[in-house]
Amino acid sequence: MAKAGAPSKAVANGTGRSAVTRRQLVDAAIATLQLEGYTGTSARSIARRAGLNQGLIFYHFGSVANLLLAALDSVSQERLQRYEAEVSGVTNPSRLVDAAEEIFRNDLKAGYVTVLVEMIAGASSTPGLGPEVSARIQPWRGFAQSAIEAAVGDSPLGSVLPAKDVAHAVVALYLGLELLSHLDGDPGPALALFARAKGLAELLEALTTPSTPKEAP
Amino acid sequence: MAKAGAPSKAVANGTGRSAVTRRQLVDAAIATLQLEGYTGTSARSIARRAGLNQGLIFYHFGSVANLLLAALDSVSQERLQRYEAEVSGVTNPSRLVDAAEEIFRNDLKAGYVTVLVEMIAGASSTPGLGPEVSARIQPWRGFAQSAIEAAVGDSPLGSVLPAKDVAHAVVALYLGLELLSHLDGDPGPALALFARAKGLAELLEALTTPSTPKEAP
DNA sequence: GTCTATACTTGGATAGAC
DNA sequence: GTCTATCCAAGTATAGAC
Repeated sequence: MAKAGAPSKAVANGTGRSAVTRRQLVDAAIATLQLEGYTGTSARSIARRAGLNQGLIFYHFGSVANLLLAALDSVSQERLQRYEAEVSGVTNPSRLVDAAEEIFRNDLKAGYVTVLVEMIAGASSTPGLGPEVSARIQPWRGFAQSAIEAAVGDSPLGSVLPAKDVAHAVVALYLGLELLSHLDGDPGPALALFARAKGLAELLEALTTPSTPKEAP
Repeated sequence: MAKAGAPSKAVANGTGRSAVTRRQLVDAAIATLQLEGYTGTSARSIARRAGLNQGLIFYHFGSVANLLLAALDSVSQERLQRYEAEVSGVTNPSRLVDAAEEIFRNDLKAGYVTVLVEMIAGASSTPGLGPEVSARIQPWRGFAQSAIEAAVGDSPLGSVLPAKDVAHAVVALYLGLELLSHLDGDPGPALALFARAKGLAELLEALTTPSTPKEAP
């Protein structure tokens, strides 16, 4: 039925020529978003970085916006997968704060969140992009909510501060801290905050499990 | 010494022709940033909205980036002045949360923070813009810190959570919530958060002033 | 001093070559 | 199916008109 050589429909991976070109364009798009911001990310700047003709973007992705969404998907999937493994098994607040700090440091160094932040900001300019980006943030809200529920358990805190609301705040705070750290070129204030959160989490643990005081040395 | 008709050096206000044109361009720049985002904000799009020739931007401001910084200054000064009046005299946490929510609602409706967020995001693309934007956020950190110190006083909470660190978090959270509210076109989750914060603040007040329990009805 | 017409550069998208 | 050469719109900036 299919002609010999007809490309598989597989979008993510593959070894065919098309797949290789697509991968190169996606990688170049990620790097360009990180280094030049949304406004500096054009078909030409991406193609230049990839060493390819800019027309290929329109052949393989239809538009620059579509390529950027593919880039966001690529980064998002990779991160979500890794981080879910990292926080699985975390069942107390202070270790969750540790994990969160580790994630923040890693994201900042690798520039992962920059891609997301630039896309969010760019959504104001590119018609139709908003809902697409919004949908790609949804999994992160769910991830944060699950992690918080697992770490806090069913303590009374959950009733005054529902995990769902806190998860929204955490995602927002995370984006804001990244925004400011990147702008100032100084992650110091953000990292100081994680230290404070750690202290607070330990205090919380001491309060919620008063029947298990510190072991004697 | 000066020729008759030599324009005053006053940048902010004035009734001369130059001042009027500048004002129109600043206002159009604000509106364009809000409605079309950083990428959609070009000399042409601003001038079109103002009904002026785009060359005027370069005559009066030297570059598009300079006009955008003037727009940011205009919005920032107006907001800071108004909000400082609003929180002056607030000396307890729950009323500070009320004020913060009012500010958030107002900002969201008027699109004030959008201007700032777009400029932050755009700073990645435009060389030299980062430090300028960063400097214009500084007053807001100070504003938040003062408000928190005034509301929390010298309670023991201040030692585990210093006002300076909290202020940084508040600014970041504020930007993040604005980012998400705007993206989703739904301020619901953010507003729900203010309600939770209010509950928490009231709880805090009850704990820190246990000698003054609720009056009997 | 103020503004407009024009020059030149970069961007998105496609018709047509391989 | 894959890619390149080319088209036209939109961007910044300025030389010159008023």
